[in-house]
Amino acid sequence: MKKKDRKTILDVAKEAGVSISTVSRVINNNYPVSSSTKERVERVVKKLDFKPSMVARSLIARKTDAFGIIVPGITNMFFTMVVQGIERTSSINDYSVFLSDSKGDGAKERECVKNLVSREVDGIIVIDPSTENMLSGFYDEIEEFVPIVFVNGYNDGLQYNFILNDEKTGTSDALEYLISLGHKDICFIRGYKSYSYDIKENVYKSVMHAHKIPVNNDYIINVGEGNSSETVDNASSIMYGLLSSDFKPTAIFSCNDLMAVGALNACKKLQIKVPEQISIIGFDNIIISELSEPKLTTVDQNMLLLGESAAKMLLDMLKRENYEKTRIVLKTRLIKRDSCSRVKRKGYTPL
Amino acid sequence: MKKKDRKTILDVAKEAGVSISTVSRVINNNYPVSSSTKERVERVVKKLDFKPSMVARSLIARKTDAFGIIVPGITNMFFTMVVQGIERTSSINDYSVFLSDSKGDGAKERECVKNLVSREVDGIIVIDPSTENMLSGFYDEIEEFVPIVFVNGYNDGLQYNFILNDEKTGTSDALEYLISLGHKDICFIRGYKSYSYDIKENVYKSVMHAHKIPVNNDYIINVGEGNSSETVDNASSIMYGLLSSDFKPTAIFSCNDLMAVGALNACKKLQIKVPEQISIIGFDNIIISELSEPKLTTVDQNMLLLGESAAKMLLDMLKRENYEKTRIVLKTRLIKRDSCSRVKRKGYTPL
DNA sequence: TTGAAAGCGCTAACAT
DNA sequence: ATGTTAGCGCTTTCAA
Repeated sequence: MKKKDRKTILDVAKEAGVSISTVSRVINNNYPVSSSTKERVERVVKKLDFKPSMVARSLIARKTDAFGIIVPGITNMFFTMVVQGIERTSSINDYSVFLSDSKGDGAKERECVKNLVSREVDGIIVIDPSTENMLSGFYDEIEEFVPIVFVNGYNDGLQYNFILNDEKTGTSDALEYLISLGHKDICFIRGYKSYSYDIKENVYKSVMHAHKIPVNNDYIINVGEGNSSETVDNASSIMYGLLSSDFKPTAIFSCNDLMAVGALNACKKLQIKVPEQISIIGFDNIIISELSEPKLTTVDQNMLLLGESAAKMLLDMLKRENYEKTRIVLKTRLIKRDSCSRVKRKGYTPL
Repeated sequence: MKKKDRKTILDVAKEAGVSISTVSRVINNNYPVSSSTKERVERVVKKLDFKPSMVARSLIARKTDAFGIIVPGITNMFFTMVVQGIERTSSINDYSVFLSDSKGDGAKERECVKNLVSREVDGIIVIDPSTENMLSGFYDEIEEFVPIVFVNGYNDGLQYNFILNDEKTGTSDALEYLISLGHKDICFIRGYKSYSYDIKENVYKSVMHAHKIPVNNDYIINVGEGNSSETVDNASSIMYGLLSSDFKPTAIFSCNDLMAVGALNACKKLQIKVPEQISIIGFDNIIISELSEPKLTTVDQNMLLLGESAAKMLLDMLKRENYEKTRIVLKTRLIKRDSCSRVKRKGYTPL
C-alpha cells in the first residue's frame, strides 16, 4: 500500500524558514521563541499537518509512554474489566497500552514479556501470571530493566509488586452472610486447580468450624475447569445430578459467578426455586451475575479498581527514585441481590 | 524507580572486540560473517542478554510492527471478541497491538487515531466508528498516511476498507426461521439509534410483507440504549409491561442478545414459558446467549472472524503496492438452541 | 569478511 | 532569540 511520507521537522523548518531547533522549541514550548516566529512555525505545522514522531522522541528520551498488558485470555470477562481499568488510568496519564494474550500458557507469557521488553515499554502488567514463571525466577531479570506489577496470581512469599484481592475476607463475608440468614447446610463449589480456589476452601472450612457447623466433604464440589463458558454447563450438569438425589443443601457458595449461574440453571431445570428453596451466592460480580433471573448475590472484586491500581502503581514506580516492593490488597464487597434469602427449612428436610 | 540501562549494540561490539556493523550482521543474519566471529558475537549477545531496541529499528525501517485498535467500549462482549480475533492474527504475524477505548465518543475517537498516527503504527482498525467521523471526512487525511480498516459501523456509499457482517441476511434468516415454525405474530425489539437497528427493521418489514403478514407498528419495540448491561433491564421491564397487557406475540425477534435476555427475563417473571408459549430469538451470539436458561437461539456474527479478517486485510495492504478499497461482507449463521419452537397457538389467543 | 560513516527524526547543550 | 551540532541505537551503504 503506497502511503505518503510523513512530514518531518525538517520539512516544517524549511517551509517556515527557520532551523529545526526552533521548530522543536515551538512544538515543545520549552524555550523562548519570538512570538512572530512562533506564530509562523505554528501555521506551517498546521498547514503540513505535522505530527512529531514518537519513535524518534522515544529513542532520545529512553521512554515510550507505553505500558504492556499481558492477560491469560482477552474474552474472560474478569480480565476484560481489569484491562479497562488499566487502559483508562493509562490513557488519562497519556500512556498507551499494548495488549497481549498469553492464552494462559507460561511459555507464551514469557514470549510476550520479551517482546514488550524489546519494545521498551515503560512498564508491564501481568494479570494472573503463570505460577511456573513466578517461581522459576524468570521475572527477576526482567524486573531489573522494566517495572512490573502483577495482578492476582500466585504470590505466596514472593518479592514482586502485587495488586491483590482480599479473597479471604470476601469468602468469609459471603459465608457469614449465608449463616446469618440461618443456613447451615452450605455447599461449596470450586474449580479444579487454582490458588484462589484453595484459599476459599480453607476459609470455608474455618468459618464452618468457627460456627461449630460440621464440614461435610460431600458438600465440597469440584466442577473442573473454572474460567470458560463451559464452566456454566459443567457446574450445571454436576449440580443437576446432585440435586436430583437426596443432596439437599439450603445454600450454595460458588467460587465464581460462572459456577453460580450453572447451579442456578440446574435449580431451574429441577423447578427448585431460588432463593425460596435454595440460596445461591457467587463471586466476582462479572456482568452475567446481573443478567440472571433472579439476579445473583455475589462478592464484588472490583476488577476496574484492580486495573486502575495496577496502572497507578506503575506510574508511581516511574516517578520515584527508589520504590519499595509493594503489595496492595483490595477489599471485596458483598453485593446483595436476589438469589439469597432466609432459610425456610432445616437440614435435609425434603424440598 | 532506578532501572539498569539496557545493553546496546555497542556494548556487545566492545565485549566481542568487533565493530557494531558486525554485530548487526550477526543478529540480523543478513550478510556474510566468518563463523568464528559469528560464534563469538553470539556468545556475548547471550551473555549480556542483549535485545535490539525496536525503537531504534523502527526509526530506520519506518515501521513499528504494531497495529492500533480502537473500540467504543472494551467490556462490551461483542467488541472483546473482535479484539481477540485481531490480537490473535496480529501476534501470529509478529505484530503487537495498541488497544484504545473511544468510549463511543467521536472526539475521543479522533484523539485515539491521532495518537496512533504519531506512534507510527503500521495500521489502524476502528471498530464501530462514530458515524460523525465517517461522514466528516476526518479519515480521508489519515488514510493517506496509514492503512485503516473499519469493522462494522456506518458504511453507506463510503470509500474505505470495511469488514462487515451481512446483518440483512442474518435478520431475514432468523425471521424466516420463525415463520417456518408457524409464527406470524412476531414482535421486533430494537435499540434507540444505530445503523444496524435500522437495517434490521427494514428487513423485518420486507420479510413480513413477502409473507403477506401485516406489519403492526405496536410490534416494533424500542428499548433505548442497546449496548450496556442496563439494556437487559430496560428491555426486561418494557417487555414485562407489554406482556402483562393483552400484547401477546408468539415470537420475539431481538436486535441483540442483551435485549433477548431481557425479554426472556420478563417472560420468566410472568411465568410465560419459553419456548413453549413464546419463542425468542437473539442476535450476535455473545457468550450470555449460551448461559441463559433456556439457551438462546440466535444469529452468530462470528466476531472472531470479523477481527481476524480485519487484521488480515491490514497485513495484505502492507504487502501490496496498490490495494483497492475493499469491502468484505461476512456471512452470519443461525444458531438453533432452545428458545424457539413451533407455534402452539394462533394470534392473540390468550396464553 | 570486516570497519567506518552516514543517517532515520528528533532533543538539548552549546554557540552566537 | 535563534542556529549549529552531537547524539539516542540501530541498519546499511561504501571502502578496504
